[in-house]
Amino acid sequence: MSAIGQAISIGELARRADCKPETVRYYERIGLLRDASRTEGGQRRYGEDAVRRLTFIRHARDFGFSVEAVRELLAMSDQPDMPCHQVDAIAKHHLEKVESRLQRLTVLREELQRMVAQCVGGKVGSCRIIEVISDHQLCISETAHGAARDLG
Amino acid sequence: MSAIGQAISIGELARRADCKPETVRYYERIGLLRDASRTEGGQRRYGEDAVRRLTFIRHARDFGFSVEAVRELLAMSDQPDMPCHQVDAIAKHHLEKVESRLQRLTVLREELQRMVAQCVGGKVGSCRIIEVISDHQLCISETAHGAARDLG
DNA sequence: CTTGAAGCTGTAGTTACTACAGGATTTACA
DNA sequence: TGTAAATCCTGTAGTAACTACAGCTTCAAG
Repeated sequence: MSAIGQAISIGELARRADCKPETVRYYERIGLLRDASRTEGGQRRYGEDAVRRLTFIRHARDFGFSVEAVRELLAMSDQPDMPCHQVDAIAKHHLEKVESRLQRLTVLREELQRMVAQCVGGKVGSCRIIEVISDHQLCISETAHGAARDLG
Repeated sequence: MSAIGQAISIGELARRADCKPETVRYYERIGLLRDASRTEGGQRRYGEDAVRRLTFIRHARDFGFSVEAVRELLAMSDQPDMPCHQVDAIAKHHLEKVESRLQRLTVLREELQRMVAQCVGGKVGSCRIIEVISDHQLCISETAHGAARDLG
């Protein structure tokens, strides 16, 4: 609660949350982090609360939450008396996306494994890899479609 | 082989390869598709070869190959007499990326499942989801780190 | 021959950062 | 106290792979 100890520079903050100063400034610009207090010379100084907040952001991003989702999560965690079904809903929605992504990636892996296995090192003209990409009919499953996209 | 029948409009081409006209123009701009022939009025007209090429591109993208990888694959498939170990190398490299991505996504899914299971619908203040995101120590595995990033 | 759909170019927006350039400040050490 | 290296500042532009206009032209059907 005390306001002393705003002694952390942007570089140190970034190091502690495993990101770069540019990223910190970016988060400030888009409003995920509050404007930091400044030294007389104009450099940012932070406290432990900023470390926690930034760490939260970075972890949420690691989990694959979009910045907008993180913004919602932050807004909610700033109000601890709120019922948490919204948090739950965001996590569930995210889980669903992860699951479908997993499913499609699994098919993709099989397809690639098959491609690589069938390529016996001849000429491109008879290359199974090119062939499979050219003609999706040769795929194991239609599910492979869109495997690596929409990763919001 | 014949050059007759350049009767496909950009909209039709896009529809046939399951993308949008904007995407076709984009691929032309970045050189994945050759410049199309034009009507007197300046509209693009395509033949079946363009359908095949665009379909190839879209499938390769679906498989998660980057545009630059697609460019290489196209260059190779344009030279059928080339030995195909380069194609093989690209596919293998891609397979490796897909596999590590899968591994990390699997961990992420477990983490999210655990989060959702532990959220019993109380107040945000005691929400396990927020807690887990805040404190990565609570994670099952360190591997969860970076789960949804670097999907080039 | 008109009308509505589709096409054209060029530019700007998207996401989540990252990378400068060109200068100011801080800090460590002599 | 002086100075030099490290760090910081702002602002802008770049990245990937499209997507979305605005404002205008062309095409195709009836």
